[in-house]
Amino acid sequence: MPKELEKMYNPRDFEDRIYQFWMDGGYFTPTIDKSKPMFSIVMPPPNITGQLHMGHAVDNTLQDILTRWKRMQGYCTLWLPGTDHASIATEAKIVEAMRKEGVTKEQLGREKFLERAWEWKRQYGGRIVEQLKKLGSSCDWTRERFTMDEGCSEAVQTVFMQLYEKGLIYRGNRMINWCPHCKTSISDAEVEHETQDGHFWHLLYPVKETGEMLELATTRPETMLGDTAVAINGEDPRYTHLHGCHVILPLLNKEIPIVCDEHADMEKGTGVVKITPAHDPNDYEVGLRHNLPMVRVFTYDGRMTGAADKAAADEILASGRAAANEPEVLDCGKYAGMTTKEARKAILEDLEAGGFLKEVEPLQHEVGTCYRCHTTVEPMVSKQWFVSMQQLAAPAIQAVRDGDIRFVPERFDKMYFHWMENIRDWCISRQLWWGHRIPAYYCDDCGETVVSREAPEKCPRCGGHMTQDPDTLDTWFSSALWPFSTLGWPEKTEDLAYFYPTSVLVTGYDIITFWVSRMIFSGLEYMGDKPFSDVFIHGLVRDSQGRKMSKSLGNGIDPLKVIEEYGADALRFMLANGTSPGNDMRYSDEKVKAARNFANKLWNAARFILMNLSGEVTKPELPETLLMEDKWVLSQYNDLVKSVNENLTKYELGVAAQNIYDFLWDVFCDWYIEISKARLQAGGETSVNAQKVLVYVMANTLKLLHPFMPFITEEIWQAIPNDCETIMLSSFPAYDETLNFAEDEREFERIMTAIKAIRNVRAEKNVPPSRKAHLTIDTDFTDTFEKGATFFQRLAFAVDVTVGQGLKVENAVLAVTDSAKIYLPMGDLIDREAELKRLQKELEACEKEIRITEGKLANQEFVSKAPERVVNVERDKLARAKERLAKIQGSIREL
RNA sequence: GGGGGUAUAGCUCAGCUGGUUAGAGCACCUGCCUUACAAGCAGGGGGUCACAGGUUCGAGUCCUGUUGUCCCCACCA
Repeated sequence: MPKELEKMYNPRDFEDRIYQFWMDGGYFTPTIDKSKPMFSIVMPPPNITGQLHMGHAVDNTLQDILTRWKRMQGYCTLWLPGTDHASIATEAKIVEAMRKEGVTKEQLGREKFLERAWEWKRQYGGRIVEQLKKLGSSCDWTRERFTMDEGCSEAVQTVFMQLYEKGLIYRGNRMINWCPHCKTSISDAEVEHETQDGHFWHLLYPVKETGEMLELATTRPETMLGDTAVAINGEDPRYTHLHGCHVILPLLNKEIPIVCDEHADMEKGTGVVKITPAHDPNDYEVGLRHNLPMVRVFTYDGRMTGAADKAAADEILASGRAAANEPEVLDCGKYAGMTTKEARKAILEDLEAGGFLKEVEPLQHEVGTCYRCHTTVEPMVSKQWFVSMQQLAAPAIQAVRDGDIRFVPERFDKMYFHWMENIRDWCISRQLWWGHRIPAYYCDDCGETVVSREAPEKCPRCGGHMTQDPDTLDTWFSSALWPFSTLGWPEKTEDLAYFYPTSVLVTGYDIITFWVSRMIFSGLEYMGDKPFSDVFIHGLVRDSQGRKMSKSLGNGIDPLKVIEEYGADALRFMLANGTSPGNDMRYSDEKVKAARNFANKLWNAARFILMNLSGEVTKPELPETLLMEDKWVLSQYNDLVKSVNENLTKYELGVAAQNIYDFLWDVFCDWYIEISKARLQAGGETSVNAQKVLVYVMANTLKLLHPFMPFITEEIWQAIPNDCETIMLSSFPAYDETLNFAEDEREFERIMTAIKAIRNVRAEKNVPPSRKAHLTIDTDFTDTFEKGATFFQRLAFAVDVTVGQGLKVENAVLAVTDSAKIYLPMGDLIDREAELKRLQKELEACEKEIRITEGKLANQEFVSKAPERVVNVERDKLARAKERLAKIQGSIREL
């Protein structure tokens, strides 16, 4: 490590080197120590298909801040990283790549396809991991996991079998969401609703018994071939004469019943609804209630069913192996093979020709789409595996209600409760190959189901051959186990015993339903304990115009490019500073630049200190004698420590970052460093003492900043006198009562106020800094001002300073504070009229303040009801204002 | 249809449990290359804290309503 800092702050010079230094030191890997408090985080695993985007950058920055902070506080700290196999996304990528080569999945076969997928994982799966390192993430890479590695797969199998044995996993025909593009079922959580322009087609179905035409409306006329009933509300007076009647389904000339069902809303439209049990979730329920046949008319790749589809289904139905609710399949005849879109057109034309189409009405409606490919999902009755949710949800709701698990910010528990309380059974089977294969086997002969880790040799019932279910599990099924599968479950490992439950989960609000809720019920069910105590939710990073960053818009900002240009520290600081939990933020180059400038400021402050060290300071340590300004800066620093710790505890990372920024820039650099210059130049003991304070405050503030900006703080730490091989393992500052110097702070602030007043007057008169003045300070605080006299030379452009009580200088510009009157004799600049005007203005401002304050204090209710502290502040303010008023009045008289 | 966020300076946002004259960065204006930093220093202008009520000694902050905006959830044919 270099002992000297380069002239320019250039993060590219050292960020990679420092990361390597940490890796070589093994600092990210905790040693389990039961005597220490524990802190653990499992990283939300990024998809192996992913490239680092801003979402990962915030998520991991926040986790790293918490991790580094706790580690420095002496916790045994684990941040466990890993990646997710992302079945749909990955499979889609590979299928797409194969399409370009002209190969389909089916042609390649399952085994070869999986080989290819694993090869793909080997090649690209590590990419995002490397990118996370660029960000400075202090994860324990020795514990890195993958959702499809051996251990995680073992956990998945175990859970599946346990739930099956408990009867909480079942297989059956249910209404599910089908994505015709991804060609798989998806869960309710994976459906996104989009508003689309559509139409309302008013159809006429003739009633068999009365010959009248019954009007009903639909947004999906192509489903009419699958209609098996028409529903009216039993209470509807318009249709009482139709109870028990039938309609003739147009085009098919098929007789279907009119049923009475609450689903038909009298208030809406004509109060008549067509019922397609196989292709609409509502109609499915109606179908069950009225025992209606289910007729499927769509294939799984989004076309109308034909003769072959019907034959295949009939065979299953005839075999006696069909499960309950097995739908029939219609041969759609002339429509067979058409896409649903083509079929809609053809069917509407035929309906119109037959006089069955009454009118067409434009309509905006919500359409469910696949969250991966945004294809409109097709509700279908299909045989799938489900997790029965009712029983699992109850304790998961309770844990949050009891405060055992806490959302930060709290408001997100509403979202969680709403989801959990209205949860439906979770469809977990996917018609994909890349993922955990379902450990279920079916007998080819008798249809017997066996769930087992090992493939059974033959059917336990009839001895027939058994075939494994071709489907895989929902990606989120394995993600749900992440907090404990990564720690070794189902084995009873030391890691699991020590690090579970984890301390906090850091994630965006967009996956609370997908992931957070499922980890909670999974943890409670399999571990018997919550997976984490706190859920720290952050917002999304939007572009500078507030739009969501997306591939299709092309407005995504590549964090790696930002790191390359400004450094990881700048990016991290930008992401943490000035943000509040759960709220979205906008990315802007200006903000990164501001953060980079801050880093540069710090860099230069460090360089300044280094170039002024005379060799006596070997570690951060305070001198025995502290001057007023030393106590002032230490007091301010101590307040900072308190605030940073408090805010980190509350997950107010943005406030903590802002506080450090303000202290370093405004307090340390702008005042303390400036003031120390005289002492440093003077040399001797006072210089060494100043060096000690500079090093002490710098070293400790670096520690406070380290979780936010790990690289620059380490680089500087290595260069200045320090007491630990890495800042990462140094101890995080804690509030120190002995550094509380309230009286000295007040004293020094008198000087600051005076300096500001002088600068003000000079700026107003446009006096260049090169023009120095002899200052005369009339004050009752002669001690204070004598101690601080030298400060005025550098900070207030004084040649020399005379301090005394009742001093007076003719022909001078005046700067007035509540504790001093300062004369700046600069003959030619004195314009009596202008001076008078300026002082008059100050007088008025001062009088106004006195009026307001006196008004407050005259209010009996205020004095009696407000806390004493608040009243005292007002009294103090009034006293100071009066002092200042007197001085201004005196000055005006002198003129 | 249900629920939630948010509204503060020209722009982007802080302002935690109510308590000085509402802050920061950027932008703008003025003056400075003051030997750490022009990625800097000093100073300045700019806000009826969306609107209307209410609670309180005191409201940007709490309550109610209105409006704008963003999001989540939902089976409306």
